[in-house]
Amino acid sequence: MGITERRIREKERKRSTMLDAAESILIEKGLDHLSMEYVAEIAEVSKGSLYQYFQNKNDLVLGICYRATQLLNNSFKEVLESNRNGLMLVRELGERYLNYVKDHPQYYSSMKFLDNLHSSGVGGESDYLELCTKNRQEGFRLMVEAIQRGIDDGSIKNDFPAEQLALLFWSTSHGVVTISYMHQNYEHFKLLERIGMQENELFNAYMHILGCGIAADT
Amino acid sequence: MGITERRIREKERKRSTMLDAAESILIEKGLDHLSMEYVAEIAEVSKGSLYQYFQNKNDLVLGICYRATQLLNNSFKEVLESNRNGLMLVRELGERYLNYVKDHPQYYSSMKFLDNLHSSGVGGESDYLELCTKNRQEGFRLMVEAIQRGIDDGSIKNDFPAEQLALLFWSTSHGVVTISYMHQNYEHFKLLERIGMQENELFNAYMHILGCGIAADT
DNA sequence: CCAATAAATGAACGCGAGTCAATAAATGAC
DNA sequence: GTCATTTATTGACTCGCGTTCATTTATTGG
Repeated sequence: MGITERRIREKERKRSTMLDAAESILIEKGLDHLSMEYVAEIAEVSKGSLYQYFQNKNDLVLGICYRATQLLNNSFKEVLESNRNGLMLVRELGERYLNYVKDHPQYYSSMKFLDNLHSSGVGGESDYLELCTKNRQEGFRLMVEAIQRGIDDGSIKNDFPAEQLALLFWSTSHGVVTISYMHQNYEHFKLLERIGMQENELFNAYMHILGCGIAADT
Repeated sequence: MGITERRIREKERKRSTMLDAAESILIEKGLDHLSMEYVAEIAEVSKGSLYQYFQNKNDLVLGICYRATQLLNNSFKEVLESNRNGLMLVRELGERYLNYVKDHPQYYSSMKFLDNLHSSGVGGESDYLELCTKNRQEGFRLMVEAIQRGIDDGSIKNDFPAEQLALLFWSTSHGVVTISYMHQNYEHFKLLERIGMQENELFNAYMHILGCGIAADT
C-alpha cells in the first residue's frame, strides 16, 4: 500500500512549496506584508488550499519558525562536535547566534514572532507551535551542554549550575543579538552609530565581560 | 485670549481620558484585545473622535508607550540623585528596571510594541513615536551617566568607554528582564521552573557575572 | 441672534483572516 | 472502462477591525 505513503509525501512537498512562498515574501517584504492571499498567489494555489495545510496564519508563520529553529540548532550541534574546551564552545555558540541573525534575519523575525505569541494564550491551534518549542528547548540544552563541558574541563567556574549559567548566557546574548538585528534591519535605529561602536566591537565587549564573569581563573 | 488655551487644556484632558481607557484595556485584556472600537466604548466617545486626538492606532499605543518611558526615566533619575558609587548605581538601575517590568507589565508590553514598529519603516505617521524615541535616548543617557560616574569614582573599570558599557548593560539587562517578563506573563513559559531557578536568583547571577566583568579590582 | 468655525458622530469602505458549499480529481471495486 | 466514494481545490462569502468622511451638533465671536 504505497499509495497513502505517496500521498503523504505529496502533501509534505506541497506544504513545503507553500512555506517556500511564505518565506520568500518574508525575505522580500517582511512579516507585515505576509498575507494569506499573497502567499496563495506566490505558491500558485487558492487561499482555501492553504488552510488544508496550515491551521491558520500563525501556524504558517510557525512553520517558517520551525525551519528557523532547526537551522540554528544544526549550527549549534556542529559546534558541540568540536573538542575545544567549554569556554571556547560557549564563545563559538555566541558567534554562531550572531552570524545566524546576520545571515537569516527573516528566520530571526519568525522567532520573534514565536516569542510574541505566548502572550495571548495561543495554545492548541498550531501543530508547529509545539515543534518550535521543542526545538527551542533543544537549543537551550545544547548551551547547557557546552557550559557543563566547560565546568567539567575546568575552563568555566562552577559558581552556578550549568543550567543557570546557560539561562544567563541565553538571555544576555539574546539582548545583544537583538541590538545587532535592529542595527541591521531597522533603518531608523542609529544607536550604534551614535556611540561610534561597531557590531563586532559590541560582541567582543560582551564576550569579554561575560568571560570575566564565567571563566575560571587560570 | 484665554479661550484657545482653555481649549488646548480641554483637548489634552480628553486625550488623557482616552489614553486612560486604552491603558485600562491593556491592563485587563492585553494588546491583542485593544481595538479602537473598544477604546471608544470605554472612553465613552465615538470611534471617529479618537481620530481627532490620535493619528491612528499605532499613535494611540505609542501614547501609552510615552507614559511608559516617562515613568521608567523618572525612576532612573531618582537613582542618579543618590551619591553612592557608580557601580552601585548601575546595580540599582538594573533592579529598578526589573521592578518596573514586574509592576507595570502593560507599560513594558507597549515598549515592546515600540520596538516591533521600527521594522516596517513606520515613520512620520505618529507624533508620539518621536517622543518615545527621545525618552529612550534619555534613558540610555542616564545609564551612561551612571557608568561614567563609576569610571570616575574608580568603582568601574575603564576597559571600555562609558557609552559602550552602557550599551552592553542595556542590551544584556534587556534580555534578562525579558525572561522575567515572560515568566510572569506567559502562562506556558516554564523555563525558570524547569531549571529550578527563581527570578531574583537570575537577577543576582546576572549582576554577579556583570560585576565580575566591569567592577574595578579593589 | 447669526454666521463661522470646531468637534463629534456613526454609516460606509477596504483589507485581510477564516469558512464553506460547490466543484474537480483521484482511488478502488467490479 | 465505469461508477460510487473519498479526498483535494476553489473562490465567493462572512466577519472583525482600522480608517475615512459627509453630516450633525456644539461653540465661538460679532
